[in-house]
Amino acid sequence: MNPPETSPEPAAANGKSKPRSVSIRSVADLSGVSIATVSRVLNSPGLVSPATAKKVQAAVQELGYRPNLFAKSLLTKRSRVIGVSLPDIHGEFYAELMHSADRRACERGYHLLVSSNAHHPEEGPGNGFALDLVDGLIVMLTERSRVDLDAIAGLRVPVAIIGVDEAGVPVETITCDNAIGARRATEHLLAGTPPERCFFVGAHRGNLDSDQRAAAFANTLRAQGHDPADRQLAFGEFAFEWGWDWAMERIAAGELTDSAILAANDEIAIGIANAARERGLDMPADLRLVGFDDSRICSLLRPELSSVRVPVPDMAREAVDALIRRLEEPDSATRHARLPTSLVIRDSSRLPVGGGL
Amino acid sequence: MNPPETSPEPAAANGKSKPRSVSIRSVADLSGVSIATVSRVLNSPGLVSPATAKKVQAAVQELGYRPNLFAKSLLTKRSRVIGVSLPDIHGEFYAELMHSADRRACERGYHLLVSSNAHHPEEGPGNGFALDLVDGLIVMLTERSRVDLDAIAGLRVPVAIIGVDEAGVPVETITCDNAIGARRATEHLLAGTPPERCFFVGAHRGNLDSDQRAAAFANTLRAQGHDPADRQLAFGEFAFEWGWDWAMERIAAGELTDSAILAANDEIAIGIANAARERGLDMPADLRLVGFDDSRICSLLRPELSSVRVPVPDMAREAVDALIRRLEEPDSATRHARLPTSLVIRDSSRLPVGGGL
DNA sequence: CTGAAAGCGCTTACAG
DNA sequence: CTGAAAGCGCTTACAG
Repeated sequence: MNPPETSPEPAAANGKSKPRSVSIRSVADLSGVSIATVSRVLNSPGLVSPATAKKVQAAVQELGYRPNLFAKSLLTKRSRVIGVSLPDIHGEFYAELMHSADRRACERGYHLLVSSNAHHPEEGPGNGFALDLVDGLIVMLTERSRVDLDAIAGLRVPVAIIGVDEAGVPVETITCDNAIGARRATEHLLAGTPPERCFFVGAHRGNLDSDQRAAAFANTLRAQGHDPADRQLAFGEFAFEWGWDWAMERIAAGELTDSAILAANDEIAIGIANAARERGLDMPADLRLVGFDDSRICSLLRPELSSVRVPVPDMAREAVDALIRRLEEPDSATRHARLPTSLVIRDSSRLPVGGGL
Repeated sequence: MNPPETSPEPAAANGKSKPRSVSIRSVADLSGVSIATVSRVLNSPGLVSPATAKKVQAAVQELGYRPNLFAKSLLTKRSRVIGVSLPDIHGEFYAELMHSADRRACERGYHLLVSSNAHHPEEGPGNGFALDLVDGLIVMLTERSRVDLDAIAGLRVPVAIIGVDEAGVPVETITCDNAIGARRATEHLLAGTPPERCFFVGAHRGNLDSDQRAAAFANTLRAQGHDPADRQLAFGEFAFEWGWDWAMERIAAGELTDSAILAANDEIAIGIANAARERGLDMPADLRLVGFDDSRICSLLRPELSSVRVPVPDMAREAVDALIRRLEEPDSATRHARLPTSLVIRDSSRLPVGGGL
């Protein structure tokens, strides 16, 4: 006779013999109005008399009622869930992006569904599942690939793309200014090192960020009257090992003394730095080095690593806002945000005070 | 007359004048059966004659039909969405955990909803939203707090907890074996350093991981007949700066020469390492150091940092499996998984070959 | 093996 | 300002 469980919170299953699923019906009964009125109190309070509203709200409180989202979404065709599809990106990158997107989505009353394979419907049984649940999609792209863009165009939901901003992409895009960041870094290197001893160490060709950074590096050298030789730009991958291998080879060839290097990301830069240390080259005296991303690790290294800051949290925030704008104001103009990067100079590339030594 | 858009894929909006929302009705009409039969073909193929099934499947293909998940979930009360609630954890940690959980969820046909504030309903308008959408929750806890556990108990959905495994928690738990990892690390330090010159540098008291690691450190010293002095265990936070400050102070006091230190995580260890370098202490000759987590950065540092590996991806995977088990076999026994840690010895703590120097 | 029907829990014109 | 009714797109007994 005595139910064994005693529920501490007033909201939940107090008294009633059916402990779960308090529905709009229960609220309507308890407050003596129709379910339509309950719905109005919750969704369009302006349409209801204050007295009625009060009664209903009391009932909602007492029962701990919360509307069934599936029923609601079935009617409204809106779930307030945003899908996020990310490529295999570096840990810190991923975390910063998700954290910031999550915070923003929460602020705006949305939730984030992670779906690394949303636009690869062939993978796994999850299979496009997300697409039916989601109001829109944030997709991060890192490769120059029409395939991805076409797949996205084929989707039936609004999309915001992080990482690509090419002509003819009629969706919201959020990018960072790789060109300016790489130019500033290159100018900084050129301020203390002759152009023919400057190098760029990139990821594989086809990676959008790496390619843009490489192009800006080359252009900045050209702007100073130096047409970079092939050997001054190298392409591998976003990996410690690649930076290490490249540097070891060049050091063996005697090419890195009094040189300056821009790496396409911090991890490549760390590979280069460790190889240099291993071979007895001093930073910044013998070799000046700048990474890219300005990840947390930069200031933990010795010497601290100069880097170009990429505003990942801002980009994630912008992406959420852009997508929500598209959802809530479908007729607004499509925007293309390009967020600023900035050079952070630390010991690995610092010039001696007072100019030449 | 000619619709302007030409859709390349056969599935989508080909021909029909209403381009969106092909419903079960459309499929039923096209294949000449009832919607009930369409539903059966999709959900219980065994109940339908092969011939009928073939017709229906063809129609599904042709129309590119996908069931409306909201309608479906309204009936079945299942969304195949798992909520993930994480505290503010370190970047790499977060990324590894989410990546692994995402992969596993996808394999099993589930999706992940990130909701950093799922059990903090007071924060933001997103407000418990997730709870209505989600079949169950994976919650990671890092603090010793009844509040969190009670809040979780108050939830009406199945839960798997990462990080806590205390008596009386009647839910699935997934932890790692902090005690064994810390013991192995301490034994490794004791093998070359007298117990009174061994230190543990932890996070704040109350952090579950840090406290467990501290306790194991102290116990291991005791097991060798040395009762650790207060000064041998310090508590601050999981931060580079804390490690740096602690080390600077102790070095100034002359306490860290020929010492051995277990840090509660890698970041604290890096702070200690940098301070040691700054003050001219050599690792491992003057000071031997072991971190905790074995994050990626350990092998990028010079000297490489010894660390205790925490199997984060495995834990995430286990959590997903545990939760799904709870969802799909509600009567199965509640399990408490404790995953093994392991000591990874690198240069920062290595003993000279052949024993004593 | 298949269909007609009820109903999941809500929202929203439509009348009052 | 409020209620009765239709219906969102599906699943599942219930009869055949």
